[in-house]
Amino acid sequence: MKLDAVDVRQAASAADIVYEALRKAIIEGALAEGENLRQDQIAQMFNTSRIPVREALSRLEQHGLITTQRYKGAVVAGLSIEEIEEIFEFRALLEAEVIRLAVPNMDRRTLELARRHCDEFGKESDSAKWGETNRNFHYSLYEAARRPYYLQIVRASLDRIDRYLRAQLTLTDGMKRAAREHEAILDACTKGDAELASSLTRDHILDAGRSLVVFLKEQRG
Amino acid sequence: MKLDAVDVRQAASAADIVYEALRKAIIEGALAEGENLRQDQIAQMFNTSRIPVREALSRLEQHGLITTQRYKGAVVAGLSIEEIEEIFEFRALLEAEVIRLAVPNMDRRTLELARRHCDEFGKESDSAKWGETNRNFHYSLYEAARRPYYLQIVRASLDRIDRYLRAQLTLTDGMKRAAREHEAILDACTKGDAELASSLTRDHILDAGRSLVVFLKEQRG
DNA sequence: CATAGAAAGATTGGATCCAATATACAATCT
DNA sequence: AGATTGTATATTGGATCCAATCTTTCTATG
Repeated sequence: MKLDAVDVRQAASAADIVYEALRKAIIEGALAEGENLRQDQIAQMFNTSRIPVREALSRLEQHGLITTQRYKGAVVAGLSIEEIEEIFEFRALLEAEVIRLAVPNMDRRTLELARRHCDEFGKESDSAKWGETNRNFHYSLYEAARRPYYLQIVRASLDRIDRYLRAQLTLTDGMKRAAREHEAILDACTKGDAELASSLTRDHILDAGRSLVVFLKEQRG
Repeated sequence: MKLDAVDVRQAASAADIVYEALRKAIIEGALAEGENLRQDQIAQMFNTSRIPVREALSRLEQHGLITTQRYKGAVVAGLSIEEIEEIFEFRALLEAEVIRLAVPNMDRRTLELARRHCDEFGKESDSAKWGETNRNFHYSLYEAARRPYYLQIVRASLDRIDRYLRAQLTLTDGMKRAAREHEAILDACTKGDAELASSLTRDHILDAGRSLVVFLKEQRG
C-alpha cells in the first residue's frame, strides 16, 4: 500500500480559521483601525460559537493587531506615528541582521526563487497584491538565514505595520522605488556581498518608514 | 479628598491571573520542561472553570512557553541547544541596540535605580532570586531607551530562556562574573559611553550563552 | 429644557454541558 | 505469545447558558 498520507492532527481548528481570516483582514486593511469586533457577529460569520472567536481574538491581541478592554470588547489596533517609527527602526535593525546572516547560505534555488518574486513585484499592477509579493520577496531571502526565531519576530513586526506599508507603496513613486531597491538587494545577494545586502535592506526599510511618516503627518495633521 | 485611585477596569481577569502564575512558574523552572498541563487540574487549582485556563494556555503558547497539540493538550516547551543559541544571539543584537539608544536618555534617577539593583544582585545570596534581580538591573537601564516595542520583544525573548539563564548563573563562577560585568556596564552608562555599554552588554549576553551551551552539551550528552 | 438617575438592552467573562479525539486496556485471532 | 481489534476512560474543542458589566434610552425632577 502506498498513498499520500497527511497528518490529520494538523487540521485547522475553528479558532485557527477565525484567527487567520481576521489577521489577513487586518493586515490588508480590510478592517479599518478602530473598528469594533463583536464576538457574536464574527461567530455568526463563521458559523461557529463565540468560544473559538474568543481564542482567535486573544491571539490577535497577543500579536498587537487588536486591543481589548474588559467587558467592552476588541477594536482593530491603530498605531501612533511614534509607534510606527519605532517599528520601522526595529525592522531595519532586525532585517539588516537577518539578511547578513542569510547571504552566506543562499544557494542557486534561493536566488532563483527570489528573482521570480522580485520580477513579479516589478510587474504586478494590482496594488492590492503588492503587500503580498513584497513579503514573498523578502522572506524568500530571509529563509536562508535559518533562524526560525528571528523570522517569527520579523513576521510579527511586519504584520503590525503592513497596512501602513501598503499605503506607502501606493504613494507616488513608492512602488517604483521599492522595485529598484529590491533589484539592488538581490544583486548584492547574488554577488555574495552580505554587508552590502544588509545596508541596502536597512536603507530600504528606513526610507519606506520615512516617506510613510511624512505622508501620515500630512494626513493626520 | 486625595487618594490613590486605580482603574478598576484594569482588575485582572481570571485568565490574567492564571496566565501570570503559569508564566512565572515556567520562567522560574518550577514547572519542568515537558511537563503536562491539564486544563481541569489547573482550573481546580485556581478555583475556576477551564475557560480562563484555556485562554491562559493560548497566551502562553503564543509566547512560546508551552506547546500544544490538538486534543492532546499542552506541555511546557523545551528548547534545543540550537534554539537556545539562536535566542542568545538574538538577545545580544537587540539588547546591545537598546542600551545604545538608552544611554543618552539616562538621568540621575535611572542610574541610581540601576545602582541599587546592581548592588542587590551582587549581594543576593538566594540563587532563586538571581533571575529576578538580574532582570531588574537590565530593565532599569533599558527603560531609558523609551522604546516600548523593543522592550516587549526583549521581555518575550528573555522569558523563553530565563530558566536556562538561571541555571547558568548558578554555575561555578557564573554569578560572580555576571556581577563584574554588570558593574562594567553600569560604569559605561554612568560615563555616558553608549558604544562601550552596548558592546559590554553584547559580550555579557554572548558569554552567558556560550557557557550555558557548554554546560548543556555536557548535561545532555 | 437640561440633567441625574433608573431601567432595559447589548456585550463580554465565566460555568456547565456535549461532541470529537486520544490513550489505555481488555478481548480476540493467528 | 504477539499482534490486532474493540471498548472504556480521560481529555480537549466547541456549544449553550448564566452572571457581570457596559451602553443606551427613558423618565422624573429641578
